Amino acid sequence: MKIKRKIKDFYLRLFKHYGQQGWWPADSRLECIIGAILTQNTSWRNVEKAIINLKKEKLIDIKKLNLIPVNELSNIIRPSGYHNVKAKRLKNFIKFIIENYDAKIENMINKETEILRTELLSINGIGPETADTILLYALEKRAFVVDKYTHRILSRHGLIPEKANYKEMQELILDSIEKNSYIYNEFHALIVKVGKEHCKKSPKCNGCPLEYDLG
DNA sequence: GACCAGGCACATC
DNA sequence: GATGTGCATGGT
Repeated sequence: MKIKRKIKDFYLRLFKHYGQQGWWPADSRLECIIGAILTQNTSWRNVEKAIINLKKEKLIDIKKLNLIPVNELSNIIRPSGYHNVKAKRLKNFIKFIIENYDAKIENMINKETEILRTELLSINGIGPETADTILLYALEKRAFVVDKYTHRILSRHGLIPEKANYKEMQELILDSIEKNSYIYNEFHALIVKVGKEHCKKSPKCNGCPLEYDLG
């Protein structure tokens, strides 16, 4: 099977096996963006604890996040790990949205995706994956999110070189599936789902809904 | 106790 | 431009 056909087949298999994922798990665009930053190199379980803390303090709020001292914020998000750097990163985003979009995330929506992406990448602490996560899941733009699991699945199945970079993987997937934000949304979520079960550092491929046994 | 988790920036060569 | 390192908590 050709590479692109195989990738499309992965999506179909995953969807059939796991069903619709319905991401992102958040009550608002801001909560989604906060989650996107907090989950950098961190298990979602730990992120949830930090978000619960933020909700208790009623801090899912741009103005309040702007006012709270960074060391207090850091303490509240402690369970998410890297809390000192992540508190700064949250503050950096808040400063950006206040200065450029009148403190309203909705004001970003009408702008072109590529321009938004460049703007997001200019914020210290927002890299390619976090930028695409914000575009896709918070702003409902057409952007595909590549992560560690995407790399493992593609490289272990021999669909991309071991040292492929973010953009190479993203373009391969964009060329392989329908250009449709619903599919981008579901495919990434499904990759994380199967990744958590089967694509750890040492793969346990038994029962993996993708077709190959790599053991 | 070791290993790992839905990255990113920065230093150094 | 590639490669290495710090950042940190909590689950298995």
